[in-house]
Amino acid sequence: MKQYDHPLTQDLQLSCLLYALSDPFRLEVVRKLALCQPQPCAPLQDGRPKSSVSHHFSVLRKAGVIRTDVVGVTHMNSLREQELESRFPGVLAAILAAARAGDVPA
Amino acid sequence: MKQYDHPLTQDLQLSCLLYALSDPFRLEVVRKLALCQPQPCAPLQDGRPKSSVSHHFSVLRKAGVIRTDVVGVTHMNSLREQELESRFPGVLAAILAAARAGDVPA
DNA sequence: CCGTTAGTTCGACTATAGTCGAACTAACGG
DNA sequence: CCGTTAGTTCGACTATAGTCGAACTAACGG
Repeated sequence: MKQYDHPLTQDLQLSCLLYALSDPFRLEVVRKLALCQPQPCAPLQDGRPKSSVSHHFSVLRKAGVIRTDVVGVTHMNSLREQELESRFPGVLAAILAAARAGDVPA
Repeated sequence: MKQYDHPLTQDLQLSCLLYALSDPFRLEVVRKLALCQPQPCAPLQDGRPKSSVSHHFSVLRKAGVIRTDVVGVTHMNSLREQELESRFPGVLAAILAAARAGDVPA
């Protein structure tokens, strides 16, 4: 059961975090993850091909935004909220709040 | 005395803001601007050619991060702090705090 | 074992962003 | 007016990011 490498909290870069969150699709993934964790990739695909989705999860993983745990055949993703909070206090929380507020209510 | 167009506060996009701040040079400019406003472009150039610097200021301007006022021959830049705070509460403040903390002390 | 599920990796393509020199521009100073 | 200052615009280049189909992989279910 191969697992993923995740960068150490102390090695996270603010600019990489902001970059990872600056893509609307990734921001949306993060917003949805915040509502329900952990969650596999599949329900977050939003109609995109798996290879694209996989790429975006990889960006989020490398920026330290999410952790991915392999559980059987599914890959469970969760936000590294506490770690991000300790490294960049308030940043993720404020961005999540703004993302929620900017939500277009259907 | 031609002035610049600045996007309206209500039209600002979170992803554009994060994108604008995800470039290390631009983040540095914003960090320095926060310490001393308003400020012309020149002291923030950091050895780069003027055309590159101008490009980055333009990105920050279009994302709504800075306002540029033409005063005589210099262009005075300031952060749109209150507007960003009302649109995306806490976001810029948290990012600035993290940027300050991440400063490499010389 | 074999099929299925869930996701990754590869490779080719496209589009966009950043870089920088050169020419330009707008306002001031004398 | 003419030079200077401060920055913009243009254009060409390079590099990187995102997209997606195709082939692959790892674990489970029966």
